Amino acid sequence: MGATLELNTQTFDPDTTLASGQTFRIRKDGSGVWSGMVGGDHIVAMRDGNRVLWKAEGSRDESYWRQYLDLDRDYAALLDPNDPVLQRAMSFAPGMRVLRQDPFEALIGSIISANNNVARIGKILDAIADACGTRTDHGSAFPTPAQMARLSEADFRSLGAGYRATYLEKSVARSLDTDFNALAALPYKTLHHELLAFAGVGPKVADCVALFGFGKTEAFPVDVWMARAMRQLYGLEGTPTRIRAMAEEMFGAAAGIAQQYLFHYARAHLPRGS
DNA sequence: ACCCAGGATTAAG
DNA sequence: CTTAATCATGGG
Repeated sequence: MGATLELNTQTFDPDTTLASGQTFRIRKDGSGVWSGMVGGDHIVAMRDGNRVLWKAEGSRDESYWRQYLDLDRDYAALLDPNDPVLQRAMSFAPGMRVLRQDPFEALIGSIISANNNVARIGKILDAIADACGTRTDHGSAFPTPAQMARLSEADFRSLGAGYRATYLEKSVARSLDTDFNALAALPYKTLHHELLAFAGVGPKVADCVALFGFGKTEAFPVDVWMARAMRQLYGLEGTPTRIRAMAEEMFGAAAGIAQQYLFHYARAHLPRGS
């Protein structure tokens, strides 16, 4: 089927969206063109001035990609216009979207992301897809739970997953018995609790899966960068759990959107050591 | 050689 | 409920 979306950098900026640590199998080549696999579909994103072209080949149609890029949500209307920190973070990355990805793919990617860097996360995910995913003309589709279940802990380890290989094997096995559509129907709090039952999924990873895989905008993943951002930009103190609770009161149902803009702003402006 | 990377798990206080 | 040690691997 496939689809082509003609957008602009105000509604979708690939350079900020695709480089902001939400997804790991889409990369920019030497000429500035983004390409990669999303599920079993191959996508290309090109920018010419303020015009953006999103081209997808595969089974997903235009309505799927509109949801994937979260195009029908007005971020400015959801976030406090009187919060100067938030407004600064938003104007720093206009057109950055919070992606709505496949739940299982987001789960696996988020498990691998723990104590890891973006480049290596993508490399491991590609290796897993090449090892058990369906081959296409442009790359390997991300595997289904059943396909991934054919790999052992030793396989995951040899593919570079390191100590996360144990988590992957257990969480894939649990995924075989999981109805992801049923999980999607749960409210955020309940979903977060259910996700913690997967191996390798702690509070932060559960929030990533809830936000990027299930579209729960109340989720507020707190990693080292978000702890840094909330401390230096808002003067907050305390543990990640405490910071997450305060963010819930500050940003409400749009916490996840705020988180993505603050995360991106912090990585670009705040020093790594503090 | 040392440190870090979108942390989670386990054991112990 | 809180804190420290440990967990592979590649790149700076």
